[in-house]
Amino acid sequence: MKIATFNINNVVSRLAVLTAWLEAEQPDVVCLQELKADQGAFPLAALEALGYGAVWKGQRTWNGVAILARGMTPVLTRTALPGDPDKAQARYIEAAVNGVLVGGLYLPNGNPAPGPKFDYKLVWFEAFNAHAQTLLDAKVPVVLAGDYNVVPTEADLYPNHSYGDNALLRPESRAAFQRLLDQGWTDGLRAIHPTGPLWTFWSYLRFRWPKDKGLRIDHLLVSPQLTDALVDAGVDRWVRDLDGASDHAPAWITLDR
DNA sequence: ATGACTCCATTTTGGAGA
Repeated sequence: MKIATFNINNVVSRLAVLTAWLEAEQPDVVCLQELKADQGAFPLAALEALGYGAVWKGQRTWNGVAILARGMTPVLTRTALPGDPDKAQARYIEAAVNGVLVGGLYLPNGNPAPGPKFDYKLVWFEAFNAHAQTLLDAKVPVVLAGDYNVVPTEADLYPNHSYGDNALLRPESRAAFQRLLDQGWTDGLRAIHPTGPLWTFWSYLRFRWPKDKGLRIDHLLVSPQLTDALVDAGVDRWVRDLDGASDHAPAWITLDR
């Protein structure tokens, strides 16, 4: 069972990129972020033609999250994060697929920091961590996949960077992510690849992709019920090279179940 | 370097992303 997360950065204008990737890699479950599309503008028919069912929470212009499943429609359990301070922002969706509960998230970017956007990021993070703990307490198989907008360690971005105290690197952001891991979640990509670059994002600016100067901010966390089933993980870097690419590439894990 | 890319809406500038 291959589960992926992909910040598509507009699901309508980048439908050809999404289609090319789905056809080539055939992931079983996909969490999408930054749909940037109204609820009614989601390209369900095109995805169904590829064999995917979907549930989604749309929002015009910004945010928006979806969960796709190959050969079935995910069983929707939530379209909002409990305790989200701003209900208008579509940043969390949750659904069951083949006995695995999948949470798809688009954590607030938080820039500029400090400021109200950074405050919102930290409040959202705490609400998310609280919900993650309730999921752990349920002792069911869970994957939390999405754009966390956190670079966990200095090994998770290119050397000699100039990100300074960017909200993605701030100690408060990293500490919140570490508290999440400390609940008992396993970082799927790092568990399979303990060292080395695992970039999932390359800015459009300054030739970051041709220079391979990236960041790792898209993560898949697995609950203890699934750690033994985790057999592979990776980043589909080729998708970042397509014409009209998102600035993110899909990240994925494979579970033996 | 409030630079550069990319897209969109409150459109012909500016906001957001990270």
